[in-house]
Amino acid sequence: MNLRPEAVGGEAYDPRSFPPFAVTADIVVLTVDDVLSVLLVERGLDPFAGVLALPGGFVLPDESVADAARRELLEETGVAEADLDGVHLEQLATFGEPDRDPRMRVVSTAYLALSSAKPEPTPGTDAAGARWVAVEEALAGSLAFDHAEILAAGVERARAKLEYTTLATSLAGPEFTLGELQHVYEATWGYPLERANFRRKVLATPGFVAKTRRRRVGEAGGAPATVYKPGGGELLVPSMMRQTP
Amino acid sequence: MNLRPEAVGGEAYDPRSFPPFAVTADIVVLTVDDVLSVLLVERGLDPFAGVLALPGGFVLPDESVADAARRELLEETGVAEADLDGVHLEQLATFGEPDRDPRMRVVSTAYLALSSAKPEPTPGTDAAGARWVAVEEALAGSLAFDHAEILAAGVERARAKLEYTTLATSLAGPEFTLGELQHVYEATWGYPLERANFRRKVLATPGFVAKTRRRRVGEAGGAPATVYKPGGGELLVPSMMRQTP
DNA sequence: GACTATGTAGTCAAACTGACTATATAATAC
DNA sequence: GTATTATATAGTCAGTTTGACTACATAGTC
Repeated sequence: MNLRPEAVGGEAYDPRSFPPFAVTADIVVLTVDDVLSVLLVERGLDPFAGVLALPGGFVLPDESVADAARRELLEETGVAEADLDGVHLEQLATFGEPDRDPRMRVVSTAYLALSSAKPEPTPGTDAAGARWVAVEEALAGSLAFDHAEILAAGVERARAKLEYTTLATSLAGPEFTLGELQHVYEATWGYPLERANFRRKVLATPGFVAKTRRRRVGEAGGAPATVYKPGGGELLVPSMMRQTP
Repeated sequence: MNLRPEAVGGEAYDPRSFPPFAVTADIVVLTVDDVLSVLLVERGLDPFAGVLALPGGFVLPDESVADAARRELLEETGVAEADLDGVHLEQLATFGEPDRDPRMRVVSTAYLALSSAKPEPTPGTDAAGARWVAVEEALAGSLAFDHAEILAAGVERARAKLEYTTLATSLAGPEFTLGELQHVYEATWGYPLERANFRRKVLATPGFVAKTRRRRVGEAGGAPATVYKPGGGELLVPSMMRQTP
């Protein structure tokens, strides 16, 4: 048996004797409703029975880790396959402490998903115990395993990426008003932005948003807002500025 | 046997029946000598016998993935344990395509290391076949497995982080002159910077560098340069500006 | 008619950048 | 001891961007 680390680097080894790990994909699904929220599932069994956890599960023998994350997203959130286009999914980080799962050695690769929709987790699937929880609340309470740490990493990634990418449009939906886009920033970053400056910046940044011909009336009165859609660009240059307190 | 993905999310499962994976830690060790360079090892066995690969190896049953990366760094690069403080090590990404290793299912978590020293890989260890290769050259040739993709990700991460962090000081060494620091940027980004503007920016950014009392004479003449050390800060606000073509 | 959200169009000082120039200093190369 | 070189210091200057405002018209709901 050869467990020496240089085995893969070029040394001889017995392929049947590698240290076996379970590999899972966990997903931080974020959306902005009123506040920034995350999709959590309630665990049915020990350890952490009844405790909230991130959705996730085993990577299957013949699928990539990224495919496992996509599959979990479909199965546990009720996002229709057709809608998956509009959902941004990216790898976040891998968590591999030896004792992170008390039962066995599990390495988890976490993914970050940004969804504009907030679909009710579909009953009938295994996500029956799933629900949306405000991020602030989820981080204040306690989550199973090291999922609080994973969630914190996902939230920080999302906050950072709103600065220099157009990802806010993924959270705002296939179509949105500038007011809604601003709300995405305010809910994610946690502080208000100047309306006039925000509009000036967004409209002056090429590829951020594109105007449609439609307008939409709000719920609380006010003039009808122009409806925008994502402008096709990925990066924001220069970036949106974020306070760093 | 329960391989259904929701098993970890809260469903019943048989702990002995998870799909077994090998987990490895591969490291992109970068340094700036004359040009940006990466530490590669020559593989001894098939597949890819004689081909260059990133150093790396199995994660052991009782160590974290991060610890495995640190251990590989010590074993394969000859970085003394005492010097490890000055080496920046961060997780890069995880690569988990089912066919990335033809022999078996291997998930690899890649790490990025930035070193100021360029130690000769110590003979006697398994890193006898290790050597420094210019990044441009390494990416132009072919590497084992998906290591070209991993290397590209590491280089892009390093380039990006020089923009908004003080990490260039990790590449420049525990002590450095401003000329050396500028060379780190130029070698990493691949284009020359304006000397006067670079100095103005670096010296005006709080926490970037700190002056020492010493001066150092260069090799090709010129007045002795003031020796600087890292200034203690981590983030650069505002960032250094990078050309994007 | 009051209230509200949008759309448009500013102002203004402050900060920062990129692209330069100029000059003095102090070392090595020959 | 002169040429060459790298550093140190100190500018200029136009252009861009930001943050913090103000002002006012528009067109909806309550």
